Amino acid sequence: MPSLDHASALRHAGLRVTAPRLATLEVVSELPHADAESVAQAVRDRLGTVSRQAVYDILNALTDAEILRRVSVGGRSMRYELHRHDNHHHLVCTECGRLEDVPCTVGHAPCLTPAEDHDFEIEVAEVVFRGRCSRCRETLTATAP
Amino acid sequence: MPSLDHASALRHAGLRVTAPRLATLEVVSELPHADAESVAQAVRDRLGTVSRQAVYDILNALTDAEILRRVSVGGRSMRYELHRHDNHHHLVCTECGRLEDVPCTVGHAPCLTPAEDHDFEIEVAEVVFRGRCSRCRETLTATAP
DNA sequence: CTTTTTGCAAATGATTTGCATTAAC
DNA sequence: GTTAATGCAAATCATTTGCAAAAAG
Repeated sequence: MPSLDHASALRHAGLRVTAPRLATLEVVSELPHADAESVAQAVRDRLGTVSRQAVYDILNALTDAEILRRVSVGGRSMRYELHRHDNHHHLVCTECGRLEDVPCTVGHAPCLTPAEDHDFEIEVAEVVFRGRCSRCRETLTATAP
Repeated sequence: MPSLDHASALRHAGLRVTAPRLATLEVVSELPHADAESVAQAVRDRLGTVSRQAVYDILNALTDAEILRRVSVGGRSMRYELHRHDNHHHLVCTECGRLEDVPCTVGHAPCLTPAEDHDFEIEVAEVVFRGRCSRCRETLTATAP
């Protein structure tokens, strides 16, 4: 019963427990890296009518509460995933847009200490690796030899 | 005379040398990390009327030619900088949006070798450090002690 | 002169805003 | 009963598209 965990996460953050929020959390758990519109669709599949704006509001509220994490992979739309505090990064396929998680770079978060910090108080480091996934490499070599 | 260098960069890439393109290159040199609309404004300041679409087209063409680099720092709009082949990264202020360059993380590009590559053929690693710049830290402690 | 660039206008897609209604607490 | 969440409609912002006119080579 994942909804119980989700409900308590919401309550713990001082947020009200509503069906659209629980559904959003379930959807994001099951489809990590979905964009807002995909989340909205999947939420509607479960609950019937849920407005796009409600979903945006939910995603924002949950992101602010650090229940979700917004990840910007370069495309126009933001993607969402559960906020685990594991400082993982992302691998993005430059052809098909496939997005996968990678554990933090070299074990002990070296990405958190840049050579120069320009007097910034650094909170997080986000790393995006771009390349071509195996599937796209195969398709390309198969169709254009 | 920076326009001479820009002109040859364009020619070298097989692109025609036009006033809007030269102006765009000058603008991006002087205002690194500007977004498309800021570039368009600055180009218009130099040349008079230049359409927004022309600027988008120029930015795309120059990015494809690897004369410019598009950097996605998480906001809605893309930023542009001259494409130097130095694999540097970015520091973004979470409050004011200030954006600065940082030389590649720990010297020898460790960011190019993730712990797991999920069978991706990795081409680049982009690192975005988020935090608060000194200016914002000062303002905050001064106004909200 | 041929092809690439630019201007113009309008479309698209993601996200936000404002306000009335509804549901959680 | 209050206050926070949602629905609805319309706005905004970044970016793209399609086609005709202008300019570069």
